[in-house]
Amino acid sequence: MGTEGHADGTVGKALDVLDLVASYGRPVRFSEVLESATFPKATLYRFMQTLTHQGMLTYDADRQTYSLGVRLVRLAHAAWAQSSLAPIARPYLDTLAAETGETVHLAQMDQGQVLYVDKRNAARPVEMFSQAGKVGPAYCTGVGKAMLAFMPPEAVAAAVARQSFHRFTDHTLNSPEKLIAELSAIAARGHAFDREEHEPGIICCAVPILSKGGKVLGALSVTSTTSRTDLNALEAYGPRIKDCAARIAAEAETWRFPEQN
Amino acid sequence: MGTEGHADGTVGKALDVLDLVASYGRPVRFSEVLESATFPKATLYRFMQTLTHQGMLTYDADRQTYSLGVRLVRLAHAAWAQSSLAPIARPYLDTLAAETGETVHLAQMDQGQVLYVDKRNAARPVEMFSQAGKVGPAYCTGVGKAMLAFMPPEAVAAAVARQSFHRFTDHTLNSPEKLIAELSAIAARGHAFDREEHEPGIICCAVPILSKGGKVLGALSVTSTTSRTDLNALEAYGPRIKDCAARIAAEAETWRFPEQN
DNA sequence: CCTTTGGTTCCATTATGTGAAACTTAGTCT
DNA sequence: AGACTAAGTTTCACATAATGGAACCAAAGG
Repeated sequence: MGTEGHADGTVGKALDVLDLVASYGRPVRFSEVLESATFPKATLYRFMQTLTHQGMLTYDADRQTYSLGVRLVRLAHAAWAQSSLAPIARPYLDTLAAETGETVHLAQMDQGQVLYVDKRNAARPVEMFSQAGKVGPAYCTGVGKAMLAFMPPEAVAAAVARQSFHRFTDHTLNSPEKLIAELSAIAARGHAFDREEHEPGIICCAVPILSKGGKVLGALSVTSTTSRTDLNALEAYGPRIKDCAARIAAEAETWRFPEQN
Repeated sequence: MGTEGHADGTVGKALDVLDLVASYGRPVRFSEVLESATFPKATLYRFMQTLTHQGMLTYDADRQTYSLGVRLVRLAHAAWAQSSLAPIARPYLDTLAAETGETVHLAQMDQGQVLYVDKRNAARPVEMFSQAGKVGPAYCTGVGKAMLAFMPPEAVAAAVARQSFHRFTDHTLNSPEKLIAELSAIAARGHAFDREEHEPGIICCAVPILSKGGKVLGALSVTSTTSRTDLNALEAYGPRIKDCAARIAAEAETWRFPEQN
């Protein structure tokens, strides 16, 4: 999660600072940020002043720490409601979770990473920001591979270049070559598996959500554990998941003016 | 929701553009944004390019529309997890909701508005971004008044100046004077009521969450309907809510390094 | 009282953002 | 077709706004 290169323009740099603060996962001192930032002191200081003034950061005067501001939460609410598939997909996730009795994920691709946008869990029903908004690696998750398999070559290349290929388990695809090979199999088959590639004992079957024009909008997955079921059983859900994905895509296609509240 | 004046610096302007896009609540055309923006065409265009490139906006080439980008969702996840009271308050909300059987809200103040950060609803358990992240008026909600009553005078003045004082119901406090009067009563009493001031039939009892230094961190409320209960019954929960608020504040005080996941 | 560490302000230099206007589509009407 | 219009994109001389080294200030700590 360290950050990367191409900061274009002043706003780009300012947003990098936001990411930086976010990466700590806790309130941070100015000097801490300074260490991991590439900006000189005065410049960083000014950015953080501005961001604080704008409500993108919060400054705790007592502790002298900065955290991400609440304005982000407000904007994210709007983002979730308007830009993502989530509002459309909601009822489909509900039924899919109910029918399968398994955990269901809705994800989108963000900068080469998988971003979980919504989730249904039969066991523990209530999950909020603590779940939605999470990111995960693309190369070793079902949803990640499902999306990659249907993306245009140059986008795949860009995404692959961003993967760490860290070997989480014995089954992790730990090289671009292995991943690419798997992607074509997925493209042919229409759905992807996670064969305990990210966490031992966790398996899933994932399907991309494709627009009419073939563009990848997101992905849908049903997750379970090896102790409860196996890949064959999950694959049996495949058609059901694909159906959901198709319906969501169809609705997204005609979508224009979401209800206000 | 229109936006206000003082945009400082380039990043401030860029963020205004974000707000602008957010305010539509749906994907927007470039020309639409142009109309309601104060920037000249070329400038706005460049901003939207940059923001899109940065993942703060998403551009749908087919429809030629912009929406808020997923990067916001990721940042908000971090914001929620690190900066707000939410992670700490979670278990307390759970028990409070279970004990009372009513809806429980956790809110913070953001630019003179109430921002709901978390929620528990006995009846309909699953609510995600669609609820958390919502904003509401401060002058006619229990949590809003509870926070205002304990804020320093100049902050109150600034917040009051931002209130619309729209008369939602017959009980709405529709002037600064009435509000100010109510605030001192609340400060003396230690908790605030919503007497159907925002929505008919909806009542609540709210309590501020105060740091050791007396700073307002947020507010906690128990909400119900006139058909099910009344203010006296809600007030009986008062001590219970205050206890929760105190515990949350105490934990927030010592809080430094939240667990990673 | 002197030193160190962390935070804030100055200000000459220059890079960056600015925006009117020109240009390039992509529709629409006759 | 061709002529018109509206929406989106690029250009470029200009001025504003960001830059960052260095000086400054305030608290801790010795």
